Amino acid sequence: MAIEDRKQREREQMQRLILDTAKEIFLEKGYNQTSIRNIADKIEYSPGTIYLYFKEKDDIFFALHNEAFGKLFSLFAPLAMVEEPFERLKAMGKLYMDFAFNNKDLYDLMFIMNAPMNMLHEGCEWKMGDRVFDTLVNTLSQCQEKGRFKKKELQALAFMIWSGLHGMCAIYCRGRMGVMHDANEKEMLEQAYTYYIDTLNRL
Amino acid sequence: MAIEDRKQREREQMQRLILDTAKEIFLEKGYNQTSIRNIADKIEYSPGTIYLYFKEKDDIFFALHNEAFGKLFSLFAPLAMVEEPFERLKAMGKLYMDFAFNNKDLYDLMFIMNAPMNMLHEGCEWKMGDRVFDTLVNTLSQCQEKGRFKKKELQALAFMIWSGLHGMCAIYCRGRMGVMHDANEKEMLEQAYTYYIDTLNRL
DNA sequence: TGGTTTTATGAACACTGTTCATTTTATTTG
DNA sequence: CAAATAAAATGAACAGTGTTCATAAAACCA
Repeated sequence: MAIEDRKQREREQMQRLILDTAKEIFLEKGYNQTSIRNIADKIEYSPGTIYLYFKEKDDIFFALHNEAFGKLFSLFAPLAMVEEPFERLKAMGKLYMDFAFNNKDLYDLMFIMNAPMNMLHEGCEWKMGDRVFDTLVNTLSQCQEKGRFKKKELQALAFMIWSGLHGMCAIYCRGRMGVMHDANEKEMLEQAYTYYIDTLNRL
Repeated sequence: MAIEDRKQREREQMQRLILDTAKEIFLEKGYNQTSIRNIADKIEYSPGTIYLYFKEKDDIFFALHNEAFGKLFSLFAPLAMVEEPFERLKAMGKLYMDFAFNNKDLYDLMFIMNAPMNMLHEGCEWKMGDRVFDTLVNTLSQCQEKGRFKKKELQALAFMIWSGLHGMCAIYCRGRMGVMHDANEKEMLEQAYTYYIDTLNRL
Protein backbone atom coordinates (compact mmCIF):
# COMPACT_ATOMS: atom_id res chain seq x y z
CA MET A 1 0.00 0.00 0.00
CA ALA A 2 1.58 3.26 -1.21
CA ILE A 3 -0.34 5.42 1.25
CA GLU A 4 1.25 3.64 4.19
CA ASP A 5 4.66 4.31 2.67
CA ARG A 6 3.93 7.99 2.39
CA LYS A 7 2.64 8.08 5.94
CA GLN A 8 5.79 6.39 7.13
CA ARG A 9 7.81 8.92 5.14
CA GLU A 10 5.88 11.82 6.60
CA ARG A 11 6.38 10.42 10.06
CA GLU A 12 10.12 10.25 9.54
CA GLN A 13 10.15 13.76 8.11
CA MET A 14 8.36 15.05 11.19
CA GLN A 15 10.81 13.23 13.46
CA ARG A 16 13.66 14.78 11.48
CA LEU A 17 12.13 18.21 11.81
CA ILE A 18 11.80 17.77 15.56
CA LEU A 19 15.34 16.42 15.91
CA ASP A 20 16.89 19.15 13.77
CA THR A 21 15.04 21.83 15.67
CA ALA A 22 15.91 20.31 19.03
CA LYS A 23 19.57 20.10 18.02
CA GLU A 24 19.51 23.72 16.89
CA ILE A 25 18.11 24.94 20.19
CA PHE A 26 20.34 22.58 22.19
CA LEU A 27 23.54 23.79 20.53
CA GLU A 28 22.47 27.39 20.89
CA LYS A 29 20.94 27.50 24.37
CA GLY A 30 21.75 24.19 26.07
CA TYR A 31 19.76 21.29 27.43
CA ASN A 32 17.52 23.12 29.89
CA GLN A 33 16.39 25.73 27.39
CA THR A 34 15.47 23.01 24.93
CA SER A 35 11.92 22.56 26.16
CA ILE A 36 9.10 20.77 24.38
CA ARG A 37 7.29 24.10 24.06
CA ASN A 38 10.35 25.83 22.59
CA ILE A 39 10.69 23.09 19.98
CA ALA A 40 6.94 23.14 19.29
CA ASP A 41 6.95 26.92 18.87
CA LYS A 42 9.81 26.81 16.41
CA ILE A 43 8.22 24.16 14.17
CA GLU A 44 4.78 25.77 14.58
CA TYR A 45 3.05 22.75 16.10
CA SER A 46 1.42 22.33 19.48
CA PRO A 47 3.41 20.77 22.33
CA GLY A 48 1.18 17.70 22.38
CA THR A 49 2.10 16.86 18.79
CA ILE A 50 5.72 16.19 19.73
CA TYR A 51 4.55 13.37 21.95
CA LEU A 52 3.06 11.66 18.89
CA TYR A 53 6.60 11.29 17.55
CA PHE A 54 8.70 10.88 20.69
CA LYS A 55 7.62 9.12 23.88
CA GLU A 56 9.34 11.65 26.13
CA LYS A 57 11.75 14.55 26.06
CA ASP A 58 14.88 12.51 26.66
CA ASP A 59 13.94 10.22 23.78
CA ILE A 60 14.78 13.19 21.58
CA PHE A 61 18.10 13.62 23.34
CA PHE A 62 18.85 9.94 23.06
CA ALA A 63 18.31 10.21 19.30
CA LEU A 64 20.56 13.29 19.12
CA HIS A 65 23.15 11.43 21.18
CA ASN A 66 23.04 8.58 18.64
CA GLU A 67 23.48 10.96 15.74
CA ALA A 68 26.41 12.63 17.47
CA PHE A 69 28.07 9.21 17.64
CA GLY A 70 27.46 8.93 13.91
CA LYS A 71 29.45 12.11 13.48
CA LEU A 72 32.31 10.72 15.59
CA PHE A 73 32.29 7.44 13.66
CA SER A 74 32.53 9.28 10.36
CA LEU A 75 35.58 11.11 11.71
CA PHE A 76 37.06 7.76 12.75
CA ALA A 77 36.50 6.18 9.32
CA PRO A 78 39.84 7.27 7.80
CA LEU A 79 41.65 5.49 10.66
CA ALA A 80 41.18 2.24 8.76
CA MET A 81 43.89 3.50 6.41
CA VAL A 82 46.47 3.54 9.21
CA GLU A 83 48.15 0.15 9.16
CA GLU A 84 50.37 0.33 12.23
CA PRO A 85 48.10 -0.14 15.27
CA PHE A 86 49.94 2.16 17.64
CA GLU A 87 49.98 4.91 15.04
CA ARG A 88 46.27 4.32 14.62
CA LEU A 89 45.79 4.54 18.39
CA LYS A 90 47.56 7.88 18.50
CA ALA A 91 45.54 9.23 15.57
CA MET A 92 42.33 7.99 17.16
CA GLY A 93 43.10 9.78 20.39
CA LYS A 94 43.79 13.00 18.52
CA LEU A 95 40.54 12.74 16.58
CA TYR A 96 38.65 11.99 19.79
CA MET A 97 40.03 15.03 21.56
CA ASP A 98 39.54 17.32 18.59
CA PHE A 99 35.96 16.13 18.33
CA ALA A 100 35.37 17.03 21.97
CA PHE A 101 37.03 20.42 21.57
CA ASN A 102 35.12 21.31 18.41
CA ASN A 103 31.80 19.83 19.55
CA LYS A 104 31.74 20.55 23.26
CA ASP A 105 27.98 20.15 23.69
CA LEU A 106 27.73 17.04 21.58
CA TYR A 107 30.60 15.45 23.51
CA ASP A 108 28.82 16.40 26.72
CA LEU A 109 25.63 14.78 25.47
CA MET A 110 27.47 11.61 24.45
CA PHE A 111 29.77 11.03 27.40
CA ILE A 112 28.72 13.19 30.33
CA MET A 113 25.01 14.01 30.46
CA ASN A 114 22.60 11.70 32.23
CA ALA A 115 19.71 12.42 29.86
CA PRO A 116 20.50 9.88 27.12
CA MET A 117 21.64 7.17 29.55
CA ASN A 118 18.32 7.33 31.38
CA MET A 119 16.76 5.96 28.21
CA LEU A 120 18.68 2.69 28.53
CA HIS A 121 16.31 0.60 30.61
CA GLU A 122 17.74 -1.86 33.10
CA GLY A 123 20.20 -4.32 31.55
CA CYS A 124 20.00 -2.69 28.15
CA GLU A 125 23.40 -2.05 26.61
CA TRP A 126 24.81 1.28 25.49
CA LYS A 127 25.42 0.34 21.87
CA MET A 128 27.18 3.52 20.82
CA GLY A 129 29.55 3.45 23.76
CA ASP A 130 30.20 -0.23 23.14
CA ARG A 131 31.12 0.44 19.54
CA VAL A 132 33.68 3.11 20.42
CA PHE A 133 35.11 1.02 23.22
CA ASP A 134 35.35 -2.08 21.03
CA THR A 135 37.25 -0.10 18.42
CA LEU A 136 39.72 0.89 21.12
CA VAL A 137 40.01 -2.64 22.47
CA ASN A 138 40.64 -4.02 18.97
CA THR A 139 43.34 -1.49 18.31
CA LEU A 140 45.00 -2.28 21.64
CA SER A 141 44.78 -5.98 20.83
CA GLN A 142 46.64 -5.37 17.59
CA CYS A 143 49.20 -3.31 19.47
CA GLN A 144 49.67 -6.23 21.79
CA GLU A 145 50.28 -8.56 18.87
CA LYS A 146 53.07 -6.26 17.86
CA GLY A 147 54.64 -6.52 21.29
CA ARG A 148 53.21 -3.49 23.08
CA PHE A 149 51.30 -3.42 26.36
CA LYS A 150 52.63 -6.82 27.41
CA LYS A 151 50.77 -8.70 30.11
CA LYS A 152 48.06 -6.09 30.32
CA GLU A 153 44.42 -7.06 30.59
CA LEU A 154 42.79 -5.43 27.57
CA GLN A 155 39.52 -4.21 29.11
CA ALA A 156 41.19 -2.50 32.04
CA LEU A 157 43.90 -1.08 29.80
CA ALA A 158 41.32 0.27 27.37
CA PHE A 159 39.38 1.75 30.27
CA MET A 160 42.47 3.49 31.58
CA ILE A 161 43.43 4.83 28.16
CA TRP A 162 39.90 6.03 27.44
CA SER A 163 39.77 7.64 30.88
CA GLY A 164 42.89 9.66 30.19
CA LEU A 165 41.28 11.21 27.13
CA HIS A 166 37.84 11.53 28.63
CA GLY A 167 39.23 13.19 31.72
CA MET A 168 40.78 15.98 29.69
CA CYS A 169 37.65 16.40 27.59
CA ALA A 170 35.32 16.33 30.57
CA ILE A 171 37.36 18.85 32.55
CA TYR A 172 37.28 21.07 29.47
CA CYS A 173 33.55 20.59 28.79
CA ARG A 174 32.51 21.23 32.35
CA GLY A 175 34.54 24.40 32.75
CA ARG A 176 37.14 23.17 35.24
CA MET A 177 40.25 24.19 33.32
CA GLY A 178 40.44 27.48 35.19
CA VAL A 179 42.77 25.86 37.72
CA MET A 180 45.55 26.47 35.19
CA HIS A 181 45.09 30.17 35.61
CA ASP A 182 46.52 31.96 32.64
CA ALA A 183 46.83 28.99 30.29
CA ASN A 184 45.13 28.91 26.91
CA GLU A 185 42.74 25.98 26.94
CA LYS A 186 43.48 24.64 23.48
CA GLU A 187 47.23 24.86 23.94
CA MET A 188 46.98 23.19 27.33
CA LEU A 189 44.90 20.35 25.90
CA GLU A 190 47.42 19.86 23.12
CA GLN A 191 50.43 19.84 25.41
CA ALA A 192 48.72 17.46 27.82
CA TYR A 193 47.92 15.19 24.88
CA THR A 194 51.58 15.02 23.86
CA TYR A 195 52.49 14.05 27.43
CA TYR A 196 49.67 11.52 27.36
CA ILE A 197 51.04 9.94 24.18
CA ASP A 198 54.41 9.94 25.87
CA THR A 199 53.07 7.77 28.68
CA LEU A 200 51.45 5.33 26.26
CA ASN A 201 54.72 5.11 24.37
CA ARG A 202 56.57 3.98 27.47
CA LEU A 203 53.93 1.55 28.63
CA MET B 1 25.79 44.13 71.15
CA ALA B 2 25.00 40.59 72.28
CA ILE B 3 21.67 40.49 70.45
CA GLU B 4 23.42 40.94 67.14
CA ASP B 5 25.67 38.02 67.98
CA ARG B 6 22.71 35.80 68.69
CA LYS B 7 21.01 36.90 65.49
CA GLN B 8 24.15 36.08 63.57
CA ARG B 9 24.26 32.71 65.33
CA GLU B 10 20.63 32.04 64.53
CA ARG B 11 21.23 33.00 60.94
CA GLU B 12 24.09 30.53 60.69
CA GLN B 13 22.00 27.85 62.37
CA MET B 14 19.26 28.37 59.82
CA GLN B 15 21.77 28.18 56.99
CA ARG B 16 23.12 24.98 58.48
CA LEU B 17 19.63 23.53 58.75
CA ILE B 18 18.97 24.35 55.11
CA LEU B 19 22.31 22.96 53.97
CA ASP B 20 22.00 19.76 55.99
CA THR B 21 18.48 19.20 54.71
CA ALA B 22 19.47 19.96 51.13
CA LYS B 23 22.39 17.55 51.39
CA GLU B 24 20.12 14.87 52.81
CA ILE B 25 17.64 15.17 49.95
CA PHE B 26 20.42 15.52 47.38
CA LEU B 27 22.20 12.36 48.49
CA GLU B 28 18.92 10.47 48.65
CA LYS B 29 17.09 11.68 45.55
CA GLY B 30 19.56 13.66 43.46
CA TYR B 31 19.87 17.24 42.27
CA ASN B 32 16.57 17.61 40.45
CA GLN B 33 14.48 16.31 43.33
CA THR B 34 16.18 18.73 45.70
CA SER B 35 13.72 21.56 45.14
CA ILE B 36 13.27 24.64 47.24
CA ARG B 37 9.82 23.43 48.18
CA ASN B 38 11.09 19.98 49.18
CA ILE B 39 13.70 21.56 51.42
CA ALA B 40 11.14 24.03 52.84
CA ASP B 41 8.67 21.22 53.56
CA LYS B 42 11.26 19.19 55.42
CA ILE B 43 12.37 22.03 57.68
CA GLU B 44 8.78 23.23 58.07
CA TYR B 45 9.32 26.71 56.68
CA SER B 46 7.78 28.39 53.69
CA PRO B 47 9.67 28.37 50.36
CA GLY B 48 10.18 32.12 50.48
CA THR B 49 12.12 31.86 53.74
CA ILE B 50 14.93 29.95 52.07
CA TYR B 51 15.59 32.96 49.89
CA LEU B 52 16.32 35.01 53.00
CA TYR B 53 19.32 32.75 53.62
CA PHE B 54 20.45 31.87 50.09
CA LYS B 55 20.25 34.12 47.04
CA GLU B 56 19.30 31.27 44.73
CA LYS B 57 19.05 27.51 44.57
CA ASP B 58 22.54 26.91 43.23
CA ASP B 59 23.98 29.01 46.03
CA ILE B 60 22.99 26.12 48.26
CA PHE B 61 24.71 23.66 45.96
CA PHE B 62 27.79 25.83 45.77
CA ALA B 63 27.96 25.74 49.57
CA LEU B 64 27.50 21.95 49.56
CA HIS B 65 30.19 21.70 46.91
CA ASN B 66 32.54 23.65 49.17
CA GLU B 67 31.81 21.40 52.11
CA ALA B 68 32.41 18.33 49.99
CA PHE B 69 35.86 19.71 49.22
CA GLY B 70 36.35 20.03 52.96
CA LYS B 71 35.70 16.33 53.26
CA LEU B 72 38.23 15.56 50.52
CA PHE B 73 40.85 17.81 52.15
CA SER B 74 40.40 16.05 55.47
CA LEU B 75 41.04 12.76 53.71
CA PHE B 76 44.15 14.27 52.14
CA ALA B 77 45.51 15.56 55.47
CA PRO B 78 47.42 12.36 56.40
CA LEU B 79 49.34 12.64 53.12
CA ALA B 80 51.60 15.20 54.80
CA MET B 81 53.12 12.25 56.65
CA VAL B 82 54.37 10.68 53.44
CA GLU B 83 57.88 12.00 52.88
CA GLU B 84 58.73 10.59 49.48
CA PRO B 85 56.84 12.72 46.92
CA PHE B 86 56.12 9.95 44.40
CA GLU B 87 54.79 7.73 47.16
CA ARG B 88 52.64 10.65 48.24
CA LEU B 89 51.42 11.10 44.68
CA LYS B 90 50.36 7.48 44.48
CA ALA B 91 48.59 7.64 47.83
CA MET B 92 46.87 10.85 46.81
CA GLY B 93 45.56 9.26 43.65
CA LYS B 94 44.23 6.31 45.59
CA LEU B 95 42.49 8.56 48.10
CA TYR B 96 41.02 10.64 45.28
CA MET B 97 39.58 7.62 43.52
CA ASP B 98 38.27 6.06 46.70
CA PHE B 99 36.59 9.33 47.56
CA ALA B 100 34.85 9.36 44.19
CA PHE B 101 33.79 5.74 44.51
CA ASN B 102 32.47 6.15 48.05
CA ASN B 103 30.91 9.57 47.48
CA LYS B 104 29.65 9.36 43.91
CA ASP B 105 27.16 12.24 44.20
CA LEU B 106 29.55 14.52 46.06
CA TYR B 107 32.25 13.89 43.48
CA ASP B 108 29.73 14.64 40.77
CA LEU B 109 28.81 17.90 42.49
CA MET B 110 32.48 18.87 42.88
CA PHE B 111 33.90 17.97 39.50
CA ILE B 112 31.12 17.31 37.00
CA MET B 113 27.92 19.24 37.67
CA ASN B 114 27.45 22.71 36.23
CA ALA B 115 25.37 23.96 39.17
CA PRO B 116 28.20 25.09 41.49
CA MET B 117 30.37 26.46 38.67
CA ASN B 118 27.55 28.72 37.53
CA MET B 119 27.98 30.56 40.81
CA LEU B 120 31.51 31.66 39.87
CA HIS B 121 30.84 34.93 38.12
CA GLU B 122 33.05 35.98 35.23
CA GLY B 123 36.74 35.96 36.06
CA CYS B 124 36.17 34.64 39.57
CA GLU B 125 38.43 31.78 40.46
CA TRP B 126 37.38 28.29 41.55
CA LYS B 127 39.19 28.29 44.90
CA MET B 128 38.47 24.69 45.83
CA GLY B 129 39.64 23.36 42.50
CA ASP B 130 42.71 25.55 42.68
CA ARG B 131 43.60 24.17 46.08
CA VAL B 132 43.43 20.54 44.94
CA PHE B 133 45.32 21.32 41.76
CA ASP B 134 48.03 23.24 43.61
CA THR B 135 48.53 20.31 45.93
CA LEU B 136 49.07 18.11 42.90
CA VAL B 137 51.43 20.59 41.25
CA ASN B 138 53.49 20.91 44.43
CA THR B 139 53.81 17.17 44.75
CA LEU B 140 54.87 16.87 41.13
CA SER B 141 57.38 19.65 41.65
CA GLN B 142 58.92 17.69 44.50
CA CYS B 143 58.96 14.59 42.33
CA GLN B 144 60.83 16.59 39.74
CA GLU B 145 63.41 17.64 42.30
CA LYS B 146 64.02 13.97 42.92
CA GLY B 147 64.63 13.38 39.24
CA ARG B 148 61.20 12.28 38.02
CA PHE B 149 59.19 13.79 35.18
CA LYS B 150 62.21 15.45 33.64
CA LYS B 151 61.65 18.31 31.19
CA LYS B 152 57.92 18.26 31.73
CA GLU B 153 55.96 21.45 32.11
CA LEU B 154 54.29 21.12 35.51
CA GLN B 155 50.85 22.58 34.73
CA ALA B 156 50.31 20.42 31.67
CA LEU B 157 51.68 17.37 33.44
CA ALA B 158 49.41 17.95 36.42
CA PHE B 159 46.47 18.42 34.11
CA MET B 160 47.21 15.15 32.35
CA ILE B 161 47.64 13.25 35.61
CA TRP B 162 44.47 14.71 37.09
CA SER B 163 42.61 13.92 33.88
CA GLY B 164 43.58 10.26 34.10
CA LEU B 165 41.99 9.99 37.52
CA HIS B 166 39.04 12.21 36.77
CA GLY B 167 38.29 10.29 33.59
CA MET B 168 37.88 7.03 35.49
CA CYS B 169 35.81 8.71 38.20
CA ALA B 170 33.61 10.57 35.73
CA ILE B 171 32.95 7.49 33.59
CA TYR B 172 31.99 5.70 36.78
CA CYS B 173 29.82 8.53 38.15
CA ARG B 174 27.95 9.05 34.91
CA GLY B 175 27.15 5.39 34.37
CA ARG B 176 29.34 4.72 31.32
CA MET B 177 31.23 1.70 32.69
CA GLY B 178 28.75 -0.69 31.06
CA VAL B 179 31.00 -0.87 28.01
CA MET B 180 33.04 -3.40 29.99
CA HIS B 181 30.12 -5.76 29.95
CA ASP B 182 30.50 -8.25 32.73
CA ALA B 183 33.18 -6.50 34.72
CA ASN B 184 32.72 -5.55 38.36
CA GLU B 185 33.01 -1.78 38.58
CA LYS B 186 35.12 -1.57 41.72
CA GLU B 187 37.53 -4.25 40.55
CA MET B 188 37.83 -2.61 37.15
CA LEU B 189 38.57 0.77 38.74
CA GLU B 190 41.23 -0.80 40.91
CA GLN B 191 42.91 -2.65 38.10
CA ALA B 192 42.85 0.43 35.90
CA TYR B 193 44.40 2.38 38.75
CA THR B 194 47.31 -0.04 39.02
CA TYR B 195 47.92 0.33 35.27
CA TYR B 196 47.66 4.08 35.70
CA ILE B 197 50.32 4.06 38.41
CA ASP B 198 52.38 1.88 36.11
CA THR B 199 52.35 4.60 33.46
CA LEU B 200 53.34 7.29 35.95
CA ASN B 201 56.17 5.09 37.14
CA ARG B 202 57.63 4.88 33.66
CA LEU B 203 57.20 8.54 32.84
C1' DT C 1 3.04 50.52 75.55
C1' DG C 2 3.88 52.28 70.90
C1' DG C 3 6.73 52.52 66.96
C1' DT C 4 10.25 50.45 64.16
C1' DT C 5 12.92 46.94 62.20
C1' DT C 6 13.54 42.15 61.17
C1' DT C 7 11.76 37.73 59.80
C1' DA C 8 8.33 34.68 57.73
C1' DT C 9 4.63 33.81 54.82
C1' DG C 10 2.16 32.03 50.78
C1' DA C 11 -0.01 33.62 46.73
C1' DA C 12 1.40 34.84 42.18
C1' DC C 13 4.36 34.66 37.88
C1' DA C 14 6.41 32.39 34.32
C1' DC C 15 8.15 28.42 33.38
C1' DT C 16 8.69 22.89 32.96
C1' DG C 17 7.22 17.68 31.16
C1' DT C 18 3.30 15.15 30.24
C1' DT C 19 -1.59 13.64 29.46
C1' DC C 20 -6.02 13.48 27.22
C1' DA C 21 -10.71 14.85 25.82
C1' DT C 22 -11.87 17.38 21.94
C1' DT C 23 -11.49 19.00 17.30
C1' DT C 24 -9.64 18.89 12.81
C1' DT C 25 -7.90 16.45 8.85
C1' DA C 26 -7.38 12.36 5.94
C1' DT C 27 -8.79 8.05 4.28
C1' DT C 28 -12.04 4.44 3.31
C1' DT C 29 -16.58 2.78 2.48
C1' DG C 30 -21.43 2.80 0.80
C1' DC D 1 -19.99 12.52 -4.10
C1' DA D 2 -21.50 11.89 0.90
C1' DA D 3 -21.23 9.49 5.12
C1' DA D 4 -18.56 6.85 8.25
C1' DT D 5 -14.37 5.74 10.02
C1' DA D 6 -9.57 6.26 11.24
C1' DA D 7 -5.57 9.15 12.02
C1' DA D 8 -3.40 13.40 13.45
C1' DA D 9 -3.23 17.72 15.84
C1' DT D 10 -4.71 20.60 19.38
C1' DG D 11 -4.51 23.19 23.68
C1' DA D 12 -6.31 23.17 28.20
C1' DA D 13 -5.23 20.96 32.45
C1' DC D 14 -2.15 18.76 36.08
C1' DA D 15 1.53 18.72 38.99
C1' DG D 16 5.69 20.30 39.37
C1' DT D 17 9.84 23.98 39.13
C1' DG D 18 12.71 28.67 40.69
C1' DT D 19 11.85 33.13 42.18
C1' DT D 20 9.53 37.51 43.76
C1' DC D 21 6.92 40.43 46.72
C1' DA D 22 3.03 42.54 49.21
C1' DT D 23 1.30 41.22 53.47
C1' DA D 24 1.47 39.52 58.15
C1' DA D 25 3.79 38.15 62.26
C1' DA D 26 7.45 38.44 65.49
C1' DA D 27 11.24 40.67 67.74
C1' DC D 28 13.49 44.63 69.17
C1' DC D 29 14.14 49.41 70.85
C1' DA D 30 12.60 53.67 72.90
